Order: sequence, then C-alpha cells, then structure tokens
Amino acid sequence: MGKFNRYLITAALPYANGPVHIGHLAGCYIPADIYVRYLRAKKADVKFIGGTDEHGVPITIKAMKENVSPQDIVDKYHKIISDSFTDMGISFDIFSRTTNQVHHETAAAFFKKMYDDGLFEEKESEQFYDEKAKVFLADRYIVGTCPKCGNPGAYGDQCEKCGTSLSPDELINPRSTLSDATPVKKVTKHWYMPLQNYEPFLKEWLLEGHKEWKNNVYGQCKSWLDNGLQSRAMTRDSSWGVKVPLPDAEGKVLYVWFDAPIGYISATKELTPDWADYWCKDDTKLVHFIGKDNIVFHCVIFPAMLKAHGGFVLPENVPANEFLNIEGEKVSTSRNWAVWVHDYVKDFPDQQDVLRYVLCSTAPETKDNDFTWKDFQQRNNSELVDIFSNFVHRTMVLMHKLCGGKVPAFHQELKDEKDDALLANLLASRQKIEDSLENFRQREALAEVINVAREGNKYLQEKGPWLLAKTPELQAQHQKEIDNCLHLCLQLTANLAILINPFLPFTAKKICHMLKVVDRMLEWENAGSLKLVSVGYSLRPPEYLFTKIDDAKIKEQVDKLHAGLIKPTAPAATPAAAPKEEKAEIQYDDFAKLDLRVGTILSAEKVEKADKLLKLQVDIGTEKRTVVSGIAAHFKPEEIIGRQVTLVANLAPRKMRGIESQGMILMAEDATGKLVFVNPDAAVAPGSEVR
RNA sequence: UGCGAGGUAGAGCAGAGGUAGCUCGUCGGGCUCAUAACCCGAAGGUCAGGGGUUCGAAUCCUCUCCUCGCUACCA
Repeated sequence: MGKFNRYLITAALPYANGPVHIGHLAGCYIPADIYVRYLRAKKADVKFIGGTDEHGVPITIKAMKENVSPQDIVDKYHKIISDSFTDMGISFDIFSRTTNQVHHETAAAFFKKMYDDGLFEEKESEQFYDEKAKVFLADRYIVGTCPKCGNPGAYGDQCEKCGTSLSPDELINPRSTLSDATPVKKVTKHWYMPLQNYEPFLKEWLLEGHKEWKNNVYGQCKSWLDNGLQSRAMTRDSSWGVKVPLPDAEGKVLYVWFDAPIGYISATKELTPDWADYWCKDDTKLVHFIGKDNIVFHCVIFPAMLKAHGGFVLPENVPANEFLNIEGEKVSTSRNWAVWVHDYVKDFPDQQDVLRYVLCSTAPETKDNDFTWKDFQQRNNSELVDIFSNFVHRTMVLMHKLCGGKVPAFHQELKDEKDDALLANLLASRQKIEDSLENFRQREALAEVINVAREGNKYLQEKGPWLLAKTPELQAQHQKEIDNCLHLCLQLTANLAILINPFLPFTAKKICHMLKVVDRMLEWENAGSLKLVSVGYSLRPPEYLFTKIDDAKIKEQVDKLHAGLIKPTAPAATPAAAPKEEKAEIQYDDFAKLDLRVGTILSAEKVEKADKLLKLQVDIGTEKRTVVSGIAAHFKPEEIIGRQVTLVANLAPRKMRGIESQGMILMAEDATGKLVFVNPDAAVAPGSEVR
C-alpha cells in the first residue's frame, strides 16, 4: 500500500429517477463496499463517498409527465435508493445528494474558478426548442417518421426500428415528445470546455502512467484520446440544476456531467471538515468505482476538470465493471426487466449476504455476465451452505459434543504435519486474498475465502474426531487429539470471519456472535492468528449461517420477473401512487357484501382507442363474464390467457369505451407502480369463493 | 459506420507458443460428526469460425461472425 496514507473511494452517483437493481450492485456498489471494508479492516484512513445525482433533463421530464415537481421525484428516489443501500450493507460514510446547498455552492465555485481562469469558450448555437413546453429538446426527445424505413416512432438521434442514426433535421414531421409541438430552432449560448487542450496531459497521465488499469478501461480511454478530443458544452438550458454563476446566464444550469462528479467533492465536504486532506494531498489514493457506461467521464472529462481547476488529486484507478444481464437478457428499466434491490430485501429478509455473495462471485469484472436465479440458488446451496456454513456448523456441533461446549486446549506436544499444513495454507490464502483484493480481482479473492473453508472441511475429515470418540473409553484415550483438532477448527472459523468480512459482513458478525468475540477481532491483521478464541471459553450453540433455498422460492422469482415484464409496445407504466393512507375501519357485514370469486382468463384483447384497457373473458364456473381492466401497460393479452384471477363478481356493471364491464380484477400495486395479479396460491376450481 | 472490450466443458473463470485446466453442477463408488462434507473414479471442449506463420497455435498474424459499451445532446 506504501505511498498512500489515506483513501478516498467513490461509487457512481445513481441517477434519482428510479430505484436501484442488482446490476447496479454488481457493477459498482458491492465492489466498492468490499474494497472499503477491506481497507477499514486494515485500519486504513478511508472515506467512502456516495449520493444521488439529482439534476438533468430526464428528471424534469419525468416530473412533467407525472405532474409533480422535480424535487418530488428526487426526494422519492433518494429515499428508495438510500434505503436499498443501507439494507444491503453498502457502508457509505456519507450518502449525499446533488440538490444539497453545499453541492450547489461547491459546483458553482468550481465552475466560477475555471471561468475566472479563462478556461471556457463561449459559443452560440442553434438548438431545437419546444415552444409549448418552453424547453430546449435533446435529440432523443424529438420523434418523427424515419426517412429510411418510414417508422413513425423514430427518435431524433436514432431510429430503433432500422438502426439508422439520425439527426432531428432528417425526421419527417418532427414533434416534441413532451407536448406534440413542432420543434423550432432557436439560438442559445453555452460555455464549452476545450478538452483538446488537455490531451497532452491526459495522454501522459493516463496512457503512460496507468497502464495497470483494467483492459476495458484503458482501451476505451486510449480510443478516445487517439481519436482526439473536442470542446464540450458544460452548461444547458434548464431551470433544474446548479445555476451558472454568471450575470448573463439566466435559465442556464451546469451540465449534469459537469456537476455530478463534483458531487463527490461536495459530499466529502459535508462529511468532514478535513475534506481537503482527501482531495488535495498527494498521498491520498482516489479510486472511482463505476459501471462501464461511465468510463469516459471518470477517466477523461473529470480528470481534465480537476486538472484545469487545479489543486486536486487525480484518480489512482477506475476499476469499471461491465454489465450484468438477467436470465440471458439485458437489464431494462423501462421494460421492468430487472431484479430490484428493494424487492429482493423484502423477498429474502436477512439474506443480504447471499446476494452479495452471488453478485461478487459472478461479478462482470472482465465481460458482461448473466445472473440467473438458478445459479443464485446453486451458489447458495452448494457453496455457502454445503461448504462454508457447513464447516462452521460441524465445528460448533462437534465442539459442543466432544469438548463440553468450551474452547479446548491445544496440546503442543501432539501437533502434527496436518496441523502445520492447515496454518501454512491459511497464511498463503490470506496473502492471495490480499493480492487479489488490491488488484481488484474480487471474484478470485472470494473464491479463495471459500477455499479456506474447503480446506477446513478436509482437515476435519482427515482428523475425524468423531471416530476417536466412538465410545467413552476411546474418547478418554484420545481427548487430547480431539481437543487439538477442534481447537484449530475453531481458530479457523474465527479466521473465516475475518476473511469473509469484506464480502459478507452480516455473516462475519454472526460468527463473532457464535464465538462470543468482539467485532474488533475482525481487523485484518488478525488473519492467520491461531489465538483468536481463548481456551476454556464457553461458546454459544451453533446456528446456521445460511440455509438452503428451495425450487419453489426460485420459481417464484422467475415468475415474478416475467410477470412484471412490460412489453415495448405498451406505453410506460402509470406513475406510482404514494403509499395510500389506511382506510377507515369497517364492520364484517361491510366486507361480507363483497362477492369475490376465482376465475380463469379465457381470452384477452386490447380495447380500441384506449392505452390501458384490456377486454377480458373470465370463466367463473357458473358463467363467463366480460371484464374491462386497466392493465394493458403491464401485460400483453396473449400472456395472461389461462391465468387465474380474483374477481369482484357483484360490482355494478359499468360501461367503459362502450363495453360493459361485469366485475373487477384484483391487482396489487407496488411503490414503483407495477401491477401483479392477486391469485390463489394454488389452482382452484373456477368460481371458488374468496372469503 | 468507426473505435474499445469480450467470445475456452451445462455455469463461473484460469491459461498469452509445447498439445487444455480450476471451482460449482452431472453420473458411479467409498465414508458419515454435519443443512452430504471429504475421498476415489467417470462423462462432458473441432478453445466462436475460416485462412496463414511455426516442428508445434487457445496463445502470434489475417479475414469473418456474435455480444456489450462508446461514437461527444440519453445522466
């Protein structure tokens, strides 16, 4: 670790227009957390910085569409995101937000210093403008007919049907996605950063100085620098963001990619008055954890900004991960093809470490990887349960059975080569784990920890203390050998807690509890010690660190994933309702008025001229009902045929779009606005009553 | 389109000139303190594909295919 006396670790600021999913965790937050926990265990001076990125056009547009303020949007998602991280044990020293006062001041001052130093170019250009919504439009927010293939839904930057990249000028019949207005061109002024001026510096610092960076990161940066940089606008026309701190800049804000990385600095300021030690002293090691989509901003643009401003350290490494797919398909938030962290925490309570384990061992360190629930189950059952947890458990059980529940003594005179080998292997593993962690090969490091448990199992097996205790006479004769074996197994268990701690902190704590040791034992310097638990100390009864996950639980998750999928043809989901107030108390008689029946969907079709409505035929045993249901945004007609649903059968008929709806289907809606059917747990006869 | 990264057993990875290996899974056997660990054995790969260099190529050169990212206004 050598020349660095303190560490500043950042994890990409998630954009506050949606919750976080497991791809975010695998790509960025878990790797960062593992690294940070390792450094803390080494008693390094380290600060772990995070927060939400809350500016930018997509948030204003989401707000406009949901008819709320941008602040409402970011408040809502900051909370959801922040809770998800807390629940998963992502141990930020601060989790801030870019709408904070400190950040606005810091970002504005950063810009102003660069402005005063004459580092910006002022340029005027023509941009498309929506006169109805009174906003400038990014290419993406202009749609029209593709000149190549005639697709009427082509975007201003690209036609997704034929793949042609376009400019808004080429679109036939262009309109704004925000208001349907025809965009007009309007002149606007912005401040540009001439990145080309920093090319020599970047080439030397990065291409010459950081050849050790990961292939994917280095190659991408080299490509940018080889192709030459250009001036890039650092401001935007918007009312939402950090105001440009200049007199003639009404309606201008800092470009989010300018302000967001400065958020790391602001958050550090907020965290500690010593923030400048971490940002300005050469003996600080700054490491940015990000996903691969962010490489250029963290490796080229932000370092150029830091250099331009002056006085800041530059990142020492940017170990960007690739992407995690889910069940063979890219994560898509708009199609809801994702495993949301807040859902996982609810569905798998107290099993954060299982997800941490799986996401680390299948982390996309060198290429995109695939997350499957089957793999999740298998890794839990055969690695965490069978190897890791089982070693700890059998050690504890045997200690209670054969050593009276106390840590047995170690009798030096009986030490053999197997005992020596166990220690030698432990020390070698510790070294390997350190090397791997310091070089950002976390999969390898974690596999080595499991390997230590495997060695433990092997050792226990070879010693076979249970064989030495077949009869009371035998046991009395061999008690010292039994003691030695279990003494070492217990010390190894304590070592496992230390080694697994950066990866699975909840598990490390559980082991400490069982062994009745304090959390300070987890300090890294204790790894390899055989004096972690004291002889004669009585320990707690064994408990399972992990338990098997059965097929049904896995199927549930796979079904949930598919059920939640929104087909691309469907319009975006309706805005999520705020958690509803509890309704007033009712009497049983009120409830008894409802006639709830289980039915089976026989057919389903879209209702003409209605985005959200499906017309369903539902078999409720005695008759077939026509029901109009507002679920078209969530389900394709063909995928719900044959499903069982719960129907309010005695609701007064009502006409919608000219069709009489004879009942209502019960749906559950979560915080993100996603709908799922309320179903019987197992299939029952159509018409069964629900009480 | 251009550029970058990647493509090795069912899954996750290692190997960077000497004839393919590790972990998990699968199958068979032994053993059993334990949520079936550990031991022994087996099956499973034209190393994305074609061409070339070489005594010898997963590895070097070349072309092609596939996946993902970037391509500067999608945060």
